[in-house]
Amino acid sequence: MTAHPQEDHYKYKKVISIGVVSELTGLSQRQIRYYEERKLVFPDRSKGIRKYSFADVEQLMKIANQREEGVSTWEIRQEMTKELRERMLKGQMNAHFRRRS
Amino acid sequence: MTAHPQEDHYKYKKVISIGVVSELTGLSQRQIRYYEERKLVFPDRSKGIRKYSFADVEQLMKIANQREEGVSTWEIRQEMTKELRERMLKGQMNAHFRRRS
DNA sequence: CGTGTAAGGAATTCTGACACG
DNA sequence: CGTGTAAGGAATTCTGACACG
Repeated sequence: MTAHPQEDHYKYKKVISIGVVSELTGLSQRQIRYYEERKLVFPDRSKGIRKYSFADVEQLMKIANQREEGVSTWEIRQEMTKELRERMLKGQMNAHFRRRS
Repeated sequence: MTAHPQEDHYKYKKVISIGVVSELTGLSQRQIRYYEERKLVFPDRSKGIRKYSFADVEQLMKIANQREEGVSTWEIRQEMTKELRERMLKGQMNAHFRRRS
């Protein structure tokens, strides 16, 4: 469908293993796995091996900043779901008012 | 320097291991390593482990197409260096004529 | 020339647990 | 709660070589 059938979106393609993610983010593998346990990141799996996207890496860096400020994983999670709700609501609005101004 | 200090260029960051590259391109690991031997791709190394970028993946897909058409690795290499020469020449021209129209 | 494969070793990743606090 | 670490195992990757052609 797109002009570049291949490009898709490099940012969202889950291809990076945890060792590289650790280097890119400065977080330990333990931390990265723990944040997954707390449902803050959602890597894909290939035979048990986690694969992350650049978007995941960005997300993890945001989490690292929040954590440094003392924000708990639970609070970060709340913030995430809240933002998700807002975005979904906005989507509903768009669907409703589209082409009706 | 950029607005998004992090984003840099996902396309050029060497973070993908050969197994994933193999899946993305449909090439065998053997083929991918051989094309490196023939100087058609240049992965980074981390403790001996090859790391590729999305740009490398694109390059490999182009190579795969050429190969299917019967183009030899040597010919592909010639084409690459030729294109490189042209791009460098263009760079020289730009440097020379910049702000002189 | 281009690619498959078996071989042995090194580096990576995984999970569940114990530790500290 | 959040993170470190040692433990044992599974999956990945690496190189050099032999094979075929």
